[in-house]
Amino acid sequence: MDISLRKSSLEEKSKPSDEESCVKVFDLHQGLVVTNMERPSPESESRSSSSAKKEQLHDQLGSAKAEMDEVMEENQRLKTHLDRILKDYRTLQMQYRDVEAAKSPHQSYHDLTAAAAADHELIDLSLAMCSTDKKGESTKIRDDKQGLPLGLDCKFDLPEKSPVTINLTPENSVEEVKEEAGETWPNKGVKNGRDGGGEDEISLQNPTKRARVSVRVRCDTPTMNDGCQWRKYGQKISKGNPCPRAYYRCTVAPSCPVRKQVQRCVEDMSILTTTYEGTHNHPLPASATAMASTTSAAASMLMSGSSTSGTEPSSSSTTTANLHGLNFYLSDNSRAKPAFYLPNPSISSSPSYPTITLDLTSSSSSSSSHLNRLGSGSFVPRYSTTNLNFRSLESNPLPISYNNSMLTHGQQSFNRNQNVPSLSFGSQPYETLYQSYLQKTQSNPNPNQLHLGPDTIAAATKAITSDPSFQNVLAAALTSIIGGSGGGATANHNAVEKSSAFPILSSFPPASNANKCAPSFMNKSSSSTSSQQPGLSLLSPPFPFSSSNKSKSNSPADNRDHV
DNA sequence: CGCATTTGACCTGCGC
DNA sequence: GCGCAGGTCAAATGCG
Repeated sequence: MDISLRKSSLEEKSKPSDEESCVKVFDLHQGLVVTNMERPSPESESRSSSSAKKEQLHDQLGSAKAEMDEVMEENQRLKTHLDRILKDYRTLQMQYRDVEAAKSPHQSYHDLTAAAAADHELIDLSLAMCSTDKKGESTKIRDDKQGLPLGLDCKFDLPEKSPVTINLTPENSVEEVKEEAGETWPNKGVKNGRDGGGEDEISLQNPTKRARVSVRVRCDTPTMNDGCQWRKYGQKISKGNPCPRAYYRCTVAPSCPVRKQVQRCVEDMSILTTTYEGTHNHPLPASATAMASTTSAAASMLMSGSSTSGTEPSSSSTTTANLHGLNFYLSDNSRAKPAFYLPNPSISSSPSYPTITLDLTSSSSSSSSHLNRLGSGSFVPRYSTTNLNFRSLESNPLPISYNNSMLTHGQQSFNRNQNVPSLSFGSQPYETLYQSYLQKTQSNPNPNQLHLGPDTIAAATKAITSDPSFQNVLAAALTSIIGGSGGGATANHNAVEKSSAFPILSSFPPASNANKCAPSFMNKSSSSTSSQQPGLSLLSPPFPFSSSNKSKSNSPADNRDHV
């Protein structure tokens, strides 16, 4: 992994003082090749100075080689580690299935998951293998009924090749396929007689659950950058929130089904809630990719939660788990009305879809406040909703896909002035990782030369151990780097392409204007509307956030959500 | 003039 | 069956 990352570093180090005297070529696969191109000294160059130089070069070569070996060893270790993790995961998965089979001899695992999905049963994902977060305990509010401890979400299959495959119920499978095909998101039946598009018809015919991902961000600006281009097509005042809800549609591709809703939180106007739905059927800008990965992971968790196991119907339940610092909050109220907390009731007022909420606003307290409000009955969605609380240092959300985004955006520079949310990776908070990254990049001007230290790796390992999505992200990243040919642009490209293997659902809109809210990792480069990378082939949805508070308060420009 | 936003009307699903 | 609420459409409007 580090080979490509460090390559340039080595080149740098070994650069001879006399640039013209020697050219070194590093070949990742064949080792180090040095071509000495010493120019014949015209006259006065003494033999002694020449040999001294040679000696110096030899030393440099030696150290470089040693470092290279070190790096290769490290790569090997990482590979091994990843393999082990995957292996463990599969083992756990098998064990779980065995347990399930033992419990219900007449029901297959598949049947169980399908039944669970049908009943919207509560599932205790018990991702708490990782209990490094103290909040884990406190957040585990109630796990009434038959929460079924799954350990790791069994819904995720770890395919040999494609990073993410979700073991969906028949229902969801269809849905996924549909999404991949780029069909419209909702099938809520919003179909006006005037324009009955084929998409809608199809959607209506398959009224299946479609995951939505909500992101709460503290943002003072009207919109939040998520990397995509959006066009506002409607605005409406929703019940329970004086702030109008704005409806946006992805305009990157004419047929893109992805849509988003943006609305301010009534309780805290500084909080912007964006809900994404659908999957992009076109390549995404790098910045959107990062967001997409995050939402994908979140959606994956959600979908897994709603369709995974559980054998006995429970009227309602709420489960929380700690995912290495992430407060994973899953609740289900499909039938009964128990309370159900949603950060922004109004936004999630469309209970027709399973919704997962990424709370990037701030404070661990937010999580507790959320929990405290459970039971208040403020909102009762029909499908399960999941909250992920990311402690954030400030207003910039930064998704799960931290590593991925770093890798993906190799060449682009992080905005180091941005505050970074504190998503925790194991015991290592997000900031730590970010700092680590900054240190690396600062010490080395080439962002591609990212080198994760042992601590970081350990933290990442923990993270991926507890969530298949993380595994996928990391796997993709590792694969892209290890397998890549190295080299900035190429490596970067590879990383992005690999990430296309990411799932399902993710949506992130981009941020075009620097002053718009956007995850820090997205603030890399400028604001170009055309930051789209032609080579990218991601089927991930967007995650935009833009909001128009009041019907007319915002100028059109403000509402424009260019990438 | 073209494009994006605004905004009222319309459609659909759901609960009573 | 009716009313409510969410979501979408499309004509009108505004801006660059």
